[in-house]
Amino acid sequence: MSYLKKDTPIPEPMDCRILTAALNLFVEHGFHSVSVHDVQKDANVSIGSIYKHFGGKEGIAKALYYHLLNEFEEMVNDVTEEDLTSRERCNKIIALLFSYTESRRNIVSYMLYAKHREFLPDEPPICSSAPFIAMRNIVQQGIDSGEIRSGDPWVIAASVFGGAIRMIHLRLDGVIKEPLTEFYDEVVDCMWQGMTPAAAPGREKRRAAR
Amino acid sequence: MSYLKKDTPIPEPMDCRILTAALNLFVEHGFHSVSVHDVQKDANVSIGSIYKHFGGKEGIAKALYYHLLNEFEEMVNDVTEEDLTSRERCNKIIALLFSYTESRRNIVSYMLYAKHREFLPDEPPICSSAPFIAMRNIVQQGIDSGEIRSGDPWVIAASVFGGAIRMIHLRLDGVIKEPLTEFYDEVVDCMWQGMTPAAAPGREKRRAAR
DNA sequence: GTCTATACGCTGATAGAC
DNA sequence: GTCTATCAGCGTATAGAC
Repeated sequence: MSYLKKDTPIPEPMDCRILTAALNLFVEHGFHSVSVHDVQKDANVSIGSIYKHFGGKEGIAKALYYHLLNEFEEMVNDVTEEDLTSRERCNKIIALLFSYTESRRNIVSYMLYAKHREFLPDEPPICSSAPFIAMRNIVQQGIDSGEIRSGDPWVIAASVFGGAIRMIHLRLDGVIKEPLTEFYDEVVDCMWQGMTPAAAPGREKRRAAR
Repeated sequence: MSYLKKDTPIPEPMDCRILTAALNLFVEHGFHSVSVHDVQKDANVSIGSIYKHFGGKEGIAKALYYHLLNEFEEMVNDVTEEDLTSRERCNKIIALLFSYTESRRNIVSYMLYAKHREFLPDEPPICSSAPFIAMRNIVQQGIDSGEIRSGDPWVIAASVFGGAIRMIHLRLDGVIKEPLTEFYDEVVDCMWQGMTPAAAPGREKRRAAR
Protein backbone atom coordinates (compact mmCIF):
# COMPACT_ATOMS: atom_id res chain seq x y z
CA MET A 1 0.00 0.00 0.00
CA SER A 2 2.83 2.38 0.75
CA TYR A 3 4.40 3.94 -2.30
CA LEU A 4 6.19 6.84 -0.75
CA LYS A 5 7.52 5.09 2.30
CA LYS A 6 10.92 3.57 1.86
CA ASP A 7 10.02 0.18 3.20
CA THR A 8 7.41 -0.95 0.73
CA PRO A 9 6.46 -4.36 2.06
CA ILE A 10 5.29 -6.00 -1.16
CA PRO A 11 1.73 -4.80 -1.49
CA GLU A 12 -1.46 -6.73 -2.14
CA PRO A 13 -0.93 -8.56 -5.40
CA MET A 14 -3.69 -7.40 -7.67
CA ASP A 15 -4.61 -3.78 -7.07
CA CYS A 16 -1.09 -2.66 -6.47
CA ARG A 17 0.40 -4.44 -9.42
CA ILE A 18 -2.10 -2.63 -11.59
CA LEU A 19 -1.38 0.74 -10.00
CA THR A 20 2.37 0.27 -10.19
CA ALA A 21 2.25 -0.75 -13.83
CA ALA A 22 -0.05 2.13 -14.65
CA LEU A 23 2.16 4.63 -12.85
CA ASN A 24 5.23 3.65 -14.81
CA LEU A 25 3.43 3.52 -18.14
CA PHE A 26 1.64 6.83 -17.59
CA VAL A 27 4.86 8.60 -16.71
CA GLU A 28 6.84 7.10 -19.56
CA HIS A 29 4.32 7.39 -22.37
CA GLY A 30 1.67 9.80 -21.13
CA PHE A 31 -1.83 9.02 -19.96
CA HIS A 32 -3.53 9.08 -23.33
CA SER A 33 -0.87 7.06 -25.11
CA VAL A 34 -1.34 4.15 -22.77
CA SER A 35 -4.16 1.72 -23.44
CA VAL A 36 -5.87 -0.48 -20.92
CA HIS A 37 -4.32 -3.39 -22.78
CA ASP A 38 -0.85 -2.02 -22.07
CA VAL A 39 -1.57 -1.86 -18.36
CA GLN A 40 -3.17 -5.26 -18.43
CA LYS A 41 -0.15 -6.76 -20.12
CA ASP A 42 2.35 -5.10 -17.82
CA ALA A 43 0.47 -6.03 -14.66
CA ASN A 44 -0.17 -9.62 -15.72
CA VAL A 45 -3.90 -9.40 -15.14
CA SER A 46 -6.83 -9.50 -17.45
CA ILE A 47 -8.87 -6.60 -18.71
CA GLY A 48 -11.89 -7.85 -16.84
CA SER A 49 -10.12 -7.45 -13.52
CA ILE A 50 -9.15 -3.90 -14.28
CA TYR A 51 -12.68 -2.89 -15.13
CA LYS A 52 -13.93 -4.79 -12.09
CA HIS A 53 -11.55 -2.99 -9.72
CA PHE A 54 -11.17 0.47 -11.19
CA GLY A 55 -13.92 0.82 -13.77
CA GLY A 56 -11.58 1.85 -16.55
CA LYS A 57 -8.47 3.83 -17.32
CA GLU A 58 -9.65 7.02 -15.70
CA GLY A 59 -10.50 5.07 -12.59
CA ILE A 60 -6.91 3.86 -12.37
CA ALA A 61 -5.56 7.37 -12.80
CA LYS A 62 -7.90 8.70 -10.14
CA ALA A 63 -7.07 5.98 -7.65
CA LEU A 64 -3.38 6.52 -8.27
CA TYR A 65 -3.69 10.25 -7.86
CA TYR A 66 -5.62 10.15 -4.62
CA HIS A 67 -3.42 7.45 -3.20
CA LEU A 68 -0.22 9.36 -3.86
CA LEU A 69 -1.73 12.66 -2.84
CA ASN A 70 -2.69 11.07 0.43
CA GLU A 71 0.79 9.78 1.06
CA PHE A 72 2.22 13.17 0.22
CA GLU A 73 -0.16 14.76 2.67
CA GLU A 74 0.86 12.33 5.37
CA MET A 75 4.48 13.23 4.77
CA VAL A 76 3.76 16.92 5.19
CA ASN A 77 1.64 16.26 8.25
CA ASP A 78 4.40 14.20 9.81
CA VAL A 79 6.75 17.12 9.37
CA THR A 80 4.17 19.49 10.80
CA GLU A 81 3.82 17.41 13.91
CA GLU A 82 7.51 17.26 14.63
CA ASP A 83 8.88 19.77 17.09
CA LEU A 84 10.63 22.05 14.64
CA THR A 85 10.72 25.70 13.70
CA SER A 86 8.85 26.74 10.59
CA ARG A 87 12.11 27.10 8.74
CA GLU A 88 13.26 23.66 9.72
CA ARG A 89 9.94 22.28 8.53
CA CYS A 90 10.32 23.93 5.15
CA ASN A 91 13.85 22.61 4.88
CA LYS A 92 12.78 19.12 5.79
CA ILE A 93 10.04 19.11 3.18
CA ILE A 94 12.51 20.25 0.53
CA ALA A 95 15.00 17.60 1.62
CA LEU A 96 12.31 14.92 1.45
CA LEU A 97 11.12 16.06 -1.96
CA PHE A 98 14.68 15.97 -3.27
CA SER A 99 15.19 12.54 -1.80
CA TYR A 100 11.96 11.16 -3.28
CA THR A 101 12.82 12.60 -6.66
CA GLU A 102 15.91 10.42 -6.64
CA SER A 103 14.45 7.26 -5.15
CA ARG A 104 10.87 7.38 -6.44
CA ARG A 105 11.25 9.35 -9.60
CA ASN A 106 8.05 8.26 -11.33
CA ILE A 107 5.88 9.09 -8.37
CA VAL A 108 7.15 12.63 -8.20
CA SER A 109 6.89 12.93 -11.95
CA TYR A 110 3.30 11.76 -11.97
CA MET A 111 2.24 14.17 -9.27
CA LEU A 112 4.12 17.07 -10.79
CA TYR A 113 3.38 16.65 -14.48
CA ALA A 114 0.11 14.77 -14.75
CA LYS A 115 -2.64 17.01 -15.99
CA HIS A 116 -5.19 15.98 -13.41
CA ARG A 117 -7.85 18.07 -15.05
CA GLU A 118 -7.97 15.41 -17.72
CA PHE A 119 -9.39 12.75 -15.44
CA LEU A 120 -10.58 14.90 -12.55
CA PRO A 121 -12.66 17.52 -14.37
CA ASP A 122 -13.88 19.47 -11.39
CA GLU A 123 -11.32 18.64 -8.76
CA PRO A 124 -9.09 21.37 -7.35
CA PRO A 125 -5.70 21.49 -9.08
CA ILE A 126 -2.81 19.94 -7.26
CA CYS A 127 -1.41 23.31 -6.24
CA SER A 128 -4.44 24.02 -4.10
CA SER A 129 -4.84 20.52 -2.75
CA ALA A 130 -4.40 19.63 0.89
CA PRO A 131 -0.64 19.06 1.12
CA PHE A 132 0.21 22.23 -0.75
CA ILE A 133 -2.13 24.19 1.46
CA ALA A 134 -0.44 22.60 4.45
CA MET A 135 2.90 23.78 3.09
CA ARG A 136 1.54 27.26 2.68
CA ASN A 137 0.25 27.11 6.24
CA ILE A 138 3.70 26.21 7.52
CA VAL A 139 4.95 29.31 5.78
CA GLN A 140 2.10 31.32 7.28
CA GLN A 141 3.06 30.18 10.76
CA GLY A 142 6.61 31.23 10.07
CA ILE A 143 5.37 34.67 9.07
CA ASP A 144 3.26 34.95 12.20
CA SER A 145 6.10 33.92 14.44
CA GLY A 146 8.50 36.33 12.78
CA GLU A 147 10.75 33.65 11.33
CA ILE A 148 9.82 34.53 7.78
CA ARG A 149 9.32 37.92 6.16
CA SER A 150 5.73 38.95 5.76
CA GLY A 151 3.80 39.29 2.55
CA ASP A 152 1.17 37.52 0.51
CA PRO A 153 1.19 33.89 1.70
CA TRP A 154 1.23 32.44 -1.82
CA VAL A 155 4.04 34.72 -2.91
CA ILE A 156 6.11 33.84 0.11
CA ALA A 157 5.36 30.14 -0.32
CA ALA A 158 6.27 30.34 -4.00
CA SER A 159 9.52 32.05 -3.09
CA VAL A 160 10.33 29.48 -0.42
CA PHE A 161 9.59 26.37 -2.48
CA GLY A 162 9.85 27.71 -6.05
CA GLY A 163 13.59 27.26 -6.41
CA ALA A 164 13.46 23.72 -5.09
CA ILE A 165 10.53 22.76 -7.31
CA ARG A 166 12.32 24.24 -10.29
CA MET A 167 15.34 22.09 -9.46
CA ILE A 168 13.09 19.03 -9.41
CA HIS A 169 11.76 19.89 -12.86
CA LEU A 170 15.27 20.34 -14.19
CA ARG A 171 16.31 17.04 -12.68
CA LEU A 172 13.31 15.15 -14.05
CA ASP A 173 13.95 16.61 -17.50
CA GLY A 174 17.52 15.36 -17.40
CA VAL A 175 19.04 18.82 -17.48
CA ILE A 176 20.69 18.27 -14.12
CA LYS A 177 22.83 15.14 -14.09
CA GLU A 178 23.77 14.88 -10.43
CA PRO A 179 21.43 13.81 -7.61
CA LEU A 180 19.44 16.70 -6.20
CA THR A 181 20.59 15.99 -2.69
CA GLU A 182 23.99 17.42 -3.64
CA PHE A 183 22.40 20.81 -4.24
CA TYR A 184 20.27 20.91 -1.12
CA ASP A 185 22.51 23.16 0.95
CA GLU A 186 22.98 25.70 -1.80
CA VAL A 187 19.30 25.86 -2.73
CA VAL A 188 18.18 26.30 0.85
CA ASP A 189 20.83 28.89 1.54
CA CYS A 190 19.91 31.00 -1.49
CA MET A 191 16.29 30.87 -0.54
CA TRP A 192 16.50 31.81 3.14
CA GLN A 193 18.71 34.78 2.43
CA GLY A 194 15.70 36.34 0.77
CA MET A 195 13.18 35.21 3.33
CA THR A 196 14.57 36.67 6.52
CA PRO A 197 12.39 39.38 8.01
CA ALA A 198 15.43 41.55 8.56
CA ALA A 199 16.09 41.62 4.86
CA ALA A 200 12.57 42.55 3.95
CA PRO A 201 12.63 46.37 4.22
CA GLY A 202 14.89 46.43 1.21
CA ARG A 203 17.89 48.57 0.56
CA GLU A 204 19.56 49.22 -2.77
CA LYS A 205 16.60 47.77 -4.65
CA ARG A 206 14.05 49.92 -6.48
CA ARG A 207 15.94 49.93 -9.70
CA ALA A 208 14.08 47.04 -11.23
CA ALA A 209 13.51 47.04 -14.94
CA ARG A 210 10.07 47.33 -16.52
CA MET B 1 2.89 35.24 -37.63
CA SER B 2 3.52 36.96 -34.36
CA TYR B 3 1.90 35.27 -31.41
CA LEU B 4 3.88 36.70 -28.59
CA LYS B 5 4.08 40.25 -29.81
CA LYS B 6 1.31 42.45 -28.59
CA ASP B 7 0.39 43.87 -31.98
CA THR B 8 -0.62 40.75 -33.84
CA PRO B 9 -1.55 42.11 -37.25
CA ILE B 10 -4.09 39.50 -38.34
CA PRO B 11 -1.94 36.68 -39.66
CA GLU B 12 -2.09 34.77 -42.93
CA PRO B 13 -5.53 33.17 -43.07
CA MET B 14 -4.87 29.46 -43.40
CA ASP B 15 -1.79 28.37 -41.49
CA CYS B 16 -2.38 30.65 -38.59
CA ARG B 17 -6.01 29.87 -38.17
CA ILE B 18 -5.04 26.23 -37.88
CA LEU B 19 -2.27 26.92 -35.39
CA THR B 20 -4.43 29.20 -33.30
CA ALA B 21 -7.28 26.73 -33.18
CA ALA B 22 -4.90 23.91 -32.33
CA LEU B 23 -3.24 25.92 -29.58
CA ASN B 24 -6.50 26.63 -27.84
CA LEU B 25 -7.81 23.11 -28.20
CA PHE B 26 -4.55 21.52 -27.07
CA VAL B 27 -4.40 23.68 -23.97
CA GLU B 28 -8.03 23.19 -23.05
CA HIS B 29 -8.42 19.48 -23.70
CA GLY B 30 -4.91 18.11 -23.96
CA PHE B 31 -3.03 17.02 -27.06
CA HIS B 32 -4.30 13.47 -27.22
CA SER B 33 -7.91 14.35 -26.53
CA VAL B 34 -8.07 16.59 -29.57
CA SER B 35 -8.68 15.01 -32.96
CA VAL B 36 -7.71 16.42 -36.30
CA HIS B 37 -11.41 16.74 -36.97
CA ASP B 38 -11.77 19.04 -33.97
CA VAL B 39 -9.03 21.32 -35.25
CA GLN B 40 -10.47 21.24 -38.73
CA LYS B 41 -13.87 22.25 -37.48
CA ASP B 42 -12.57 25.03 -35.26
CA ALA B 43 -10.32 26.47 -37.93
CA ASN B 44 -12.91 26.27 -40.68
CA VAL B 45 -10.65 24.39 -43.03
CA SER B 46 -10.76 20.88 -44.40
CA ILE B 47 -8.77 17.91 -43.24
CA GLY B 48 -6.97 17.78 -46.54
CA SER B 49 -5.49 21.22 -45.99
CA ILE B 50 -4.20 20.27 -42.58
CA TYR B 51 -2.44 17.19 -43.88
CA LYS B 52 -1.13 19.19 -46.83
CA HIS B 53 0.33 21.90 -44.62
CA PHE B 54 1.42 20.10 -41.50
CA GLY B 55 1.33 16.41 -42.34
CA GLY B 56 -0.85 15.48 -39.38
CA LYS B 57 -1.56 16.27 -35.76
CA GLU B 58 2.00 15.86 -34.59
CA GLY B 59 3.09 18.19 -37.36
CA ILE B 60 0.80 20.87 -36.01
CA ALA B 61 2.10 20.43 -32.49
CA LYS B 62 5.70 20.60 -33.67
CA ALA B 63 5.15 23.68 -35.80
CA LEU B 64 3.38 25.36 -32.91
CA TYR B 65 6.12 24.45 -30.49
CA TYR B 66 8.98 25.66 -32.64
CA HIS B 67 7.15 28.80 -33.59
CA LEU B 68 6.47 29.78 -30.00
CA LEU B 69 9.88 28.68 -28.81
CA ASN B 70 11.38 30.90 -31.47
CA GLU B 71 9.36 33.90 -30.37
CA PHE B 72 10.32 33.25 -26.78
CA GLU B 73 13.95 33.11 -27.78
CA GLU B 74 13.64 36.39 -29.64
CA MET B 75 12.16 37.96 -26.54
CA VAL B 76 15.07 36.81 -24.42
CA ASN B 77 17.55 37.91 -27.05
CA ASP B 78 15.96 41.33 -27.24
CA VAL B 79 16.43 41.69 -23.51
CA THR B 80 20.01 40.47 -23.79
CA GLU B 81 20.83 43.09 -26.38
CA GLU B 82 19.48 45.97 -24.35
CA ASP B 83 21.97 47.94 -22.32
CA LEU B 84 21.04 46.64 -18.91
CA THR B 85 22.69 45.03 -15.92
CA SER B 86 22.26 41.31 -15.49
CA ARG B 87 19.83 41.90 -12.70
CA GLU B 88 17.75 44.27 -14.76
CA ARG B 89 17.68 41.68 -17.52
CA CYS B 90 16.40 39.01 -15.17
CA ASN B 91 13.78 41.37 -13.85
CA LYS B 92 12.65 42.32 -17.31
CA ILE B 93 12.27 38.69 -18.33
CA ILE B 94 10.19 37.98 -15.24
CA ALA B 95 8.06 41.06 -15.91
CA LEU B 96 7.51 39.98 -19.52
CA LEU B 97 6.64 36.43 -18.51
CA PHE B 98 4.12 37.72 -15.98
CA SER B 99 2.64 40.03 -18.56
CA TYR B 100 2.35 37.31 -21.20
CA THR B 101 0.74 34.99 -18.69
CA GLU B 102 -2.04 37.52 -18.36
CA SER B 103 -2.44 38.53 -21.98
CA ARG B 104 -1.53 35.33 -23.81
CA ARG B 105 -2.44 32.72 -21.28
CA ASN B 106 -2.74 29.73 -23.61
CA ILE B 107 0.64 30.34 -25.18
CA VAL B 108 2.38 30.29 -21.83
CA SER B 109 0.35 27.30 -20.76
CA TYR B 110 1.26 25.37 -23.89
CA MET B 111 4.97 26.02 -23.51
CA LEU B 112 4.96 25.30 -19.80
CA TYR B 113 2.71 22.26 -19.59
CA ALA B 114 2.87 20.53 -22.97
CA LYS B 115 4.79 17.30 -22.72
CA HIS B 116 6.97 17.86 -25.71
CA ARG B 117 8.49 14.46 -25.44
CA GLU B 118 5.24 13.12 -26.79
CA PHE B 119 5.63 14.64 -30.21
CA LEU B 120 9.33 15.45 -30.17
CA PRO B 121 10.81 12.09 -29.14
CA ASP B 122 14.47 12.99 -29.23
CA GLU B 123 14.41 16.71 -28.89
CA PRO B 124 15.96 18.42 -25.86
CA PRO B 125 13.37 19.25 -23.17
CA ILE B 126 12.19 22.80 -22.98
CA CYS B 127 14.28 23.52 -19.91
CA SER B 128 17.47 23.00 -21.87
CA SER B 129 16.30 24.67 -25.05
CA ALA B 130 17.84 27.84 -26.40
CA PRO B 131 15.89 30.52 -24.54
CA PHE B 132 16.33 28.83 -21.17
CA ILE B 133 20.02 28.44 -21.79
CA ALA B 134 20.11 32.11 -22.71
CA MET B 135 18.46 32.89 -19.38
CA ARG B 136 21.03 30.81 -17.58
CA ASN B 137 23.75 32.65 -19.46
CA ILE B 138 22.40 35.97 -18.30
CA VAL B 139 22.68 34.65 -14.78
CA GLN B 140 26.19 33.43 -15.50
CA GLN B 141 27.21 36.89 -16.66
CA GLY B 142 25.80 38.31 -13.48
CA ILE B 143 27.91 35.89 -11.49
CA ASP B 144 31.02 36.78 -13.45
CA SER B 145 30.45 40.48 -13.02
CA GLY B 146 29.83 40.12 -9.31
CA GLU B 147 26.19 41.19 -9.47
CA ILE B 148 24.95 37.78 -8.45
CA ARG B 149 26.29 35.39 -5.85
CA SER B 150 28.37 32.56 -7.23
CA GLY B 151 27.42 28.89 -7.34
CA ASP B 152 26.26 26.23 -9.72
CA PRO B 153 24.73 28.10 -12.68
CA TRP B 154 21.61 25.93 -12.79
CA VAL B 155 21.04 26.28 -9.06
CA ILE B 156 21.43 30.03 -9.21
CA ALA B 157 19.19 30.24 -12.28
CA ALA B 158 16.59 28.07 -10.57
CA SER B 159 16.72 30.29 -7.52
CA VAL B 160 16.40 33.44 -9.61
CA PHE B 161 13.50 32.32 -11.79
CA GLY B 162 11.99 29.52 -9.70
CA GLY B 163 9.75 31.71 -7.57
CA ALA B 164 8.40 33.54 -10.61
CA ILE B 165 7.77 30.34 -12.54
CA ARG B 166 6.00 28.90 -9.54
CA MET B 167 3.78 31.95 -9.43
CA ILE B 168 2.93 31.41 -13.10
CA HIS B 169 1.92 27.83 -12.37
CA LEU B 170 -0.25 28.93 -9.49
CA ARG B 171 -1.85 31.58 -11.65
CA LEU B 172 -2.52 29.20 -14.55
CA ASP B 173 -4.05 26.70 -12.15
CA GLY B 174 -6.42 29.35 -10.86
CA VAL B 175 -5.01 29.31 -7.34
CA ILE B 176 -4.01 32.94 -7.61
CA LYS B 177 -6.95 35.13 -8.56
CA GLU B 178 -5.25 38.47 -9.16
CA PRO B 179 -3.08 39.36 -12.15
CA LEU B 180 0.54 38.36 -11.66
CA THR B 181 1.77 41.85 -12.41
CA GLU B 182 0.50 42.89 -8.99
CA PHE B 183 3.00 40.55 -7.36
CA TYR B 184 6.00 41.46 -9.46
CA ASP B 185 7.67 43.78 -6.97
CA GLU B 186 7.33 41.39 -4.07
CA VAL B 187 8.53 38.35 -6.02
CA VAL B 188 11.57 40.16 -7.36
CA ASP B 189 12.40 41.63 -3.99
CA CYS B 190 12.27 38.28 -2.20
CA MET B 191 14.45 36.74 -4.83
CA TRP B 192 17.24 39.30 -5.00
CA GLN B 193 17.63 39.37 -1.27
CA GLY B 194 18.98 35.87 -1.56
CA MET B 195 21.04 36.45 -4.65
CA THR B 196 23.31 39.27 -3.56
CA PRO B 197 26.97 38.27 -3.38
CA ALA B 198 27.23 39.98 0.00
CA ALA B 199 24.67 37.64 1.43
CA ALA B 200 26.39 34.54 0.12
CA PRO B 201 28.96 33.81 2.86
CA GLY B 202 26.08 32.96 5.18
CA ARG B 203 25.61 33.81 8.77
CA GLU B 204 23.15 32.28 11.21
CA LYS B 205 22.41 29.46 8.78
CA ARG B 206 23.82 25.96 9.13
CA ARG B 207 20.96 24.73 11.17
CA ALA B 208 19.10 23.15 8.32
CA ALA B 209 17.01 20.09 9.02
CA ARG B 210 17.60 16.73 7.42
C1' DG C 1 -13.50 -13.02 -8.79
C1' DT C 2 -10.97 -13.73 -12.90
C1' DC C 3 -10.58 -14.44 -17.61
C1' DT C 4 -11.49 -14.46 -23.08
C1' DA C 5 -13.69 -12.98 -27.06
C1' DT C 6 -16.17 -9.68 -29.23
C1' DA C 7 -18.66 -5.27 -30.50
C1' DC C 8 -18.71 -0.62 -31.47
C1' DG C 9 -17.02 4.08 -32.01
C1' DC C 10 -13.58 7.13 -32.96
C1' DT C 11 -9.15 8.65 -34.90
C1' DG C 12 -5.54 9.24 -37.95
C1' DA C 13 -4.69 9.05 -42.58
C1' DT C 14 -5.49 8.67 -47.84
C1' DA C 15 -7.38 8.80 -52.54
C1' DG C 16 -9.31 11.19 -55.80
C1' DA C 17 -12.83 14.93 -57.49
C1' DC C 18 -13.02 19.85 -58.07
C1' DG D 1 -4.46 24.01 -53.50
C1' DT D 2 -8.68 22.78 -51.29
C1' DC D 3 -12.23 19.74 -50.30
C1' DT D 4 -15.27 15.28 -49.47
C1' DA D 5 -15.83 10.49 -48.84
C1' DT D 6 -14.01 6.55 -47.18
C1' DC D 7 -10.84 3.07 -44.99
C1' DA D 8 -8.17 0.49 -41.79
C1' DG D 9 -6.71 0.11 -37.05
C1' DC D 10 -6.87 0.87 -32.36
C1' DG D 11 -8.99 1.61 -27.87
C1' DT D 12 -12.78 1.41 -24.62
C1' DA D 13 -16.02 -1.22 -22.76
C1' DT D 14 -19.12 -5.33 -22.21
C1' DA D 15 -21.08 -10.00 -22.14
C1' DG D 16 -20.69 -14.24 -20.73
C1' DA D 17 -17.75 -18.65 -19.68
C1' DC D 18 -15.00 -20.60 -16.01
